[in-house]
Amino acid sequence: MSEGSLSKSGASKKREKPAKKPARGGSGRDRKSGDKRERILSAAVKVFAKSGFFDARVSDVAKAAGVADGTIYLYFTSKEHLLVSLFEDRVDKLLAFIETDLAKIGSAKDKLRRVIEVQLGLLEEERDLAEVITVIIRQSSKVLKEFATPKFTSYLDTIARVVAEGQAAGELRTDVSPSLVARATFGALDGVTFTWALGRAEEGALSRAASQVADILLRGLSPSLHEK
Amino acid sequence: MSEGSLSKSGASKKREKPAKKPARGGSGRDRKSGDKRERILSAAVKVFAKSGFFDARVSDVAKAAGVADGTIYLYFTSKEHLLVSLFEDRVDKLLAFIETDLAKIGSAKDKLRRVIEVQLGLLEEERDLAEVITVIIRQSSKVLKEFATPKFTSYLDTIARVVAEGQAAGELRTDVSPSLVARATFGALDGVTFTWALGRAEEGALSRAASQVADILLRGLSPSLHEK
Amino acid sequence: MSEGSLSKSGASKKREKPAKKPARGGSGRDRKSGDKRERILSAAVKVFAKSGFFDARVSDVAKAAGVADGTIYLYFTSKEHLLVSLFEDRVDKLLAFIETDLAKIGSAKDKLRRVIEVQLGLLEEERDLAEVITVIIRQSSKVLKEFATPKFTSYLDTIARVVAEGQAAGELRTDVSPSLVARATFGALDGVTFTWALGRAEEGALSRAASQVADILLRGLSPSLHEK
Amino acid sequence: MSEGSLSKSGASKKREKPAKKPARGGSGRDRKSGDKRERILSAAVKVFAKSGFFDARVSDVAKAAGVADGTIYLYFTSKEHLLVSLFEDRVDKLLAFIETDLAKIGSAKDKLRRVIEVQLGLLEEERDLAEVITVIIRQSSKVLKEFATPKFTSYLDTIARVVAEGQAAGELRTDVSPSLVARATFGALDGVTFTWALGRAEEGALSRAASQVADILLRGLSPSLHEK
DNA sequence: AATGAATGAGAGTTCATTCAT
DNA sequence: GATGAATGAACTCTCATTCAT
Repeated sequence: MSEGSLSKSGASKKREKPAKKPARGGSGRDRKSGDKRERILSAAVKVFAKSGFFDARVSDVAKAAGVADGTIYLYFTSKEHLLVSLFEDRVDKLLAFIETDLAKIGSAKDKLRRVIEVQLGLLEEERDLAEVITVIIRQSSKVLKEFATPKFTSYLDTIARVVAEGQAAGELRTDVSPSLVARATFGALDGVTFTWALGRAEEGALSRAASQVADILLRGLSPSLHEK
Repeated sequence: MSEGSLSKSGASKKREKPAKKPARGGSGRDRKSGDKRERILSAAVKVFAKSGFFDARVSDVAKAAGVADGTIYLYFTSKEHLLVSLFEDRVDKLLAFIETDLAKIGSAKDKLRRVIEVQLGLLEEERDLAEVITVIIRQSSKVLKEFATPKFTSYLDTIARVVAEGQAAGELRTDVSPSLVARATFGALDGVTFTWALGRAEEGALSRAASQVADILLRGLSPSLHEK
Repeated sequence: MSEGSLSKSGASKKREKPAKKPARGGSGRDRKSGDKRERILSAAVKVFAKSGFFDARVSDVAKAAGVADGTIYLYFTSKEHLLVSLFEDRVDKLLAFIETDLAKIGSAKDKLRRVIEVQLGLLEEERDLAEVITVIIRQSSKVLKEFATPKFTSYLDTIARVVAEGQAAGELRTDVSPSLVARATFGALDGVTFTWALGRAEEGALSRAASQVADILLRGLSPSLHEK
Repeated sequence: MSEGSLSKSGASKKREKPAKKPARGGSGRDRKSGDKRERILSAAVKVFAKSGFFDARVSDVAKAAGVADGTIYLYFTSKEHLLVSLFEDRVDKLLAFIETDLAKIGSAKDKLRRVIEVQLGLLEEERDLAEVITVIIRQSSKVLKEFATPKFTSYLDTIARVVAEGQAAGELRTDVSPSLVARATFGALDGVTFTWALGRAEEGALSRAASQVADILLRGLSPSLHEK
């Protein structure tokens, strides 16, 4: 699995207030390189994963990012907005990646297997992010209900659509609701990630899990013998 | 599904400080004075489900329970302990119920189906509790890691054991890890419950979902044709 | 001048949140006497007079009142509300006192003289309050515009009414606007109080000033000779 | 009333740090670059009048002046110094204007009338400045006590001197303290301006008020009949 | 001279918890 | 046991000021 990191990625799309984006010559990319926003987000993933959203103090994130407390508020309007932005920035990339990837694949079964591989594969590379996505995002009622749910719903819809296509093509059993399958599938992956992130988080465990989960799910979704 | 409510149940098992539970003779000029603890727990389920653990104020719980703020501290040592107790009181009952139930059932497949029916069935009856178990419990790092995880692990172990038995008996495919199956199963149920609790929570939806999830999972876990 | 203190007066009329009002037996009126609200208001007069509204910290008021910081928020919703309440509590009493007093007096000229004596006399007894009313109240735009101005306007109206009555009775010149006279009169008193409060605040200075100001004003408002 | 504007006037008298005031030859590719100081002061009058000294942010002033935040600190050492400078720049002009004007006038009565006309006339032309002088200047304890008071005192002294001269010349009654008359006079004008600035600020109202206030005051200060 | 991103001290406010009644 | 007023530690966020560019 080498889809590449979800963080430290290219240009940051949205920024609230500052137009900023300082010079950034070709020289020293090190000290004070300027990508404050990204540094803050990376720090936030670490700090939130460690302490949870509420127990994490904004000043902890600032310290981890190597900026002053107030600097965070130049890029994010509130602590909650920091969490939302984290989600936007990272989950959007995950979702975009998956959708692009699925377009290249023909069969619904292969698509489902790919969803499983990608979701688990990417999160295995970034354990802290996995914890943020599976645990932390549920901590702020506001973020969860107003922000995460819609985005999450659109992800579930993507999966449900694959299932429906597979049913139409005769690849998958038709006696189950695509939307329910999407929710159960996502939940299964989330459950596996969740216990992995909370536990010892063994190397390669998620990738190995991916193939077994896919095996079970695809057999479970295959048409019955006499349906064929 | 009529397993009975998870709340307002019999004796409270653990308590930290108070000797409490006053005389309760025939006298008691203040009837219903004894079930303060239960009233507080019920109120906490409601309030936590509505606001989340951190955004809920202890005084909100007190008001909902019809007791003074300080009274809560006669029964629980802290807000966090209130959450722990909730979990203990309600989840323990859920787990105990399931284990007892499973003992009456022969085949591993039937046991798995029963786990699914019970978990979804019970939570459907108490939406607030469902939200507490799927969402709120992840909000306190301390509760999650120190308390919920072990209990949760034992639940997963119960499921894993059923799977292992089924594999030994030739009922279930042997090329998947029982522990992984347990985690994915739980996750699938949690995912279904989670989206249900966050969404419109239609009447009967979880029960209907149970049978489909069971269908998929059991076919997915069935031995391959040439394995038989 | 012995109209009595404006502070430490009888029952507090309004209170926002707490029903409180503890026992208050006939015994020890000293330590922890319970009238927290009044103690906080008195402390606020002192602290605001000394430092100004913005430079005063809520914790300074708390310390001066001998209560915890948070206690202030049991009686007032915000620092600004504390200032508003001060104004309400003290200025209301001043205004009520003056209006009651005026009712007992016959001629408009005597009434005006009385307004001047009372306003300067009462404030002389409480220099800190004088400073709050002449200076501090202008410091919070919100308090000034939304709250003080209306109350202040009603005071000006009282004075203007006296002037109009005097004009109708032929006691006062009719070629000036009652409302303007009211504003100029109030301003003259405010100006005298203001410089007194900022300066050395000599004993008895305001009372002595009262008579001279009244002399000037009343001669200034007397009808011209051929008007009579 | 056409005494001329108090703002945008000639040379700035005091300045703390900067040598500033760059070359200003015929070249200057950045025309109007030199009046930054004045632009900042004008912006400050507007912003302070609108929000009050404390609620106004330095960055608001900067934005209104069309300069960067930091630029303000090239001309003023602090936010407080900005207020002081405003006062110095504007009030000094008012005082200088009045003193020059008074020199041309013979009788004390005419001088007093002129003071009233000028003070109200000038402020009517610049409502924001009126609000700054009547309200805002009282907001910073430091500015008020250390700076405004002395300057203010010298203004009061000017008026008191006129009164004393009038008393010596037999034009004005001698049974009142010149200093008290000065304070009451200023207060009356301040009170009228204050209510005007806070209220609807009708066109011409202050000028009309001036003549009535003068009428009252001068009759009030006239010698008694048998004093003559 | 001018900029404006960055700083970080400091304030108001909240709320879990205590304890005198 | 029950109460709820009181507590005060700890938090997020603001904004005057600085300084590298």
